[in-house]
Amino acid sequence: MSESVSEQEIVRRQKLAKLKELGIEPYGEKYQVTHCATDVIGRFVALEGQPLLLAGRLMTIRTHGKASFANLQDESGQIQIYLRLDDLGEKNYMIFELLDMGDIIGVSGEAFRTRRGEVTVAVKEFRLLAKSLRPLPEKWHGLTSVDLRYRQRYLDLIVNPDVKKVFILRSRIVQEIRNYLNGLAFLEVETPVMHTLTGGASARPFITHHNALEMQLYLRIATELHLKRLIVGGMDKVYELGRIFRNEGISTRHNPEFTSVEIYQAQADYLDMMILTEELVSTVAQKVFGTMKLLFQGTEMDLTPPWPRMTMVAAIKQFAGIDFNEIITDEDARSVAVEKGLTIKPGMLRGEVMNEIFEEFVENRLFQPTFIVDYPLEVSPLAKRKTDDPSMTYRFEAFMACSEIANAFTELNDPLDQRQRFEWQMAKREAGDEEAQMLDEDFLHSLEYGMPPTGGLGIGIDRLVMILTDSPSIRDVILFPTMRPRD
RNA sequence: GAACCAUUAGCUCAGUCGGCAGAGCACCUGACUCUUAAUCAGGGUGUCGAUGGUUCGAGUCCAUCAUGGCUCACCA
Repeated sequence: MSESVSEQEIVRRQKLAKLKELGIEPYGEKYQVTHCATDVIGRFVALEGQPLLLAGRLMTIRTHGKASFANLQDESGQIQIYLRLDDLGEKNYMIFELLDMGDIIGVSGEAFRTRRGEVTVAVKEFRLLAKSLRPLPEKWHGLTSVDLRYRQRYLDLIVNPDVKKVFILRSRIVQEIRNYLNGLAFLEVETPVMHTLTGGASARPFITHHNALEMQLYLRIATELHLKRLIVGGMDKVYELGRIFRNEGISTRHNPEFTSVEIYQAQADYLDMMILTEELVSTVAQKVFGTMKLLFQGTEMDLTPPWPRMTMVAAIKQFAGIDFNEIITDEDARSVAVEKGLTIKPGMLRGEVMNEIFEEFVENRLFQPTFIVDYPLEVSPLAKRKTDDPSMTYRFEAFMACSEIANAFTELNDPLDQRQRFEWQMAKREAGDEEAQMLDEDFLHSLEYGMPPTGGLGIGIDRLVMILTDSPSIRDVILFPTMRPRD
């Protein structure tokens, strides 16, 4: 933010000084409001002629000599106010003339209808609650600079009313997710954000340092391993809704810190998690939007359960024309991928290649809610192997609007198998894969006491909110997205 | 991390072939007691993102850098 003061800011500071000279406190005490703007408009018939107290920000001012109209904006919306010299007296009217757009005032008066029919508050008294020293963005176009909108979200919220709607919806979506899970007797818990090692997902972490312990700490990239420890401890239905951090690029679908909800249920499997996913998402949509059919970027999406299920192998066969039932070796898999034009790292395993092909050719075809089930072992280090095919796992991901919104599996509860999977991950780490997971000895230790059969599910809240609110960028659903600081 | 686009007044944006820095809103001065993008009469308030270069002369052309957007890569 620049230190320089524009001419307009100088004028406002002069007005501030003048108000003080007149004995006006420019940053007043709280104003005891009785109504909000939309209240007065919506209940005009009942409220006409009643004393009303409102407070808000002056958004427009239209002076006509000895009378003025202005628009007052509070949290509910805007209402027109009308101030006359005859009603206010000369001194107060002069004080009003020292106000600017953006100032926050409290008004008391009565509602009436203008000749043009607009519900308006005829102000008898007003009080300055906060003087605004900077001009607001322009009133027709508002604030459109995407950069400034994110950096100065408060301005965005003041002048672009639709922005607030999205964040109200976000809040309600999160609230309904909690309601739904609490209703099923899931217990909301909080686990550490700072980890001594990273796991539960494949991602590079943020690193920080604890002075007293003189140790390196990582910001969590997932909540999974702690929640499963709770399952070991006998907390049979738990969830955590919170922020996780991944040290990766920024895009319209990625922010370095984002919100996930992870849900774990003992004596459940991935099939139960599938039902939970479709019921949760469709119920939330029904409660928040009153429908399970939503538009996303112009196309209708039907969230009504049950959602279609398709194995990854079948999906690849359908959309990429490759039949992985006939591809046995890693080498064959790699050459098929190369034929399809993919760049494949040397030494990639069959399952990893399969996942690459899926992401390249299938993901962007999954607009309607769809479950893709049975993921290869190689890309699922925490999921249980299928008994009839140990190269695959009991895992699914849910897709909506061509975006992955949920990832779930029957949790691997065999400590020996889990140790081996970690060892594979560590080998990948040593081979230079910074996203590979670290061996979590303490987690293995807990598994060795015995973890019941468990279903686990993770949902990306930001992605889900994006899709449900028809927002094209993740930054539209994060109040303060990560930005490089400006000098 | 790579390509492309953008950066000019408080905000939204024009700026032609390289020749005095522009508009609307906002702001300032004045008029106006039912306006609502109020109106009317005046007033331009600027480090043209930064630094170099080419040129008699650069907002404009070139190079580098910065920031943002977008597409891709990575990922969720």
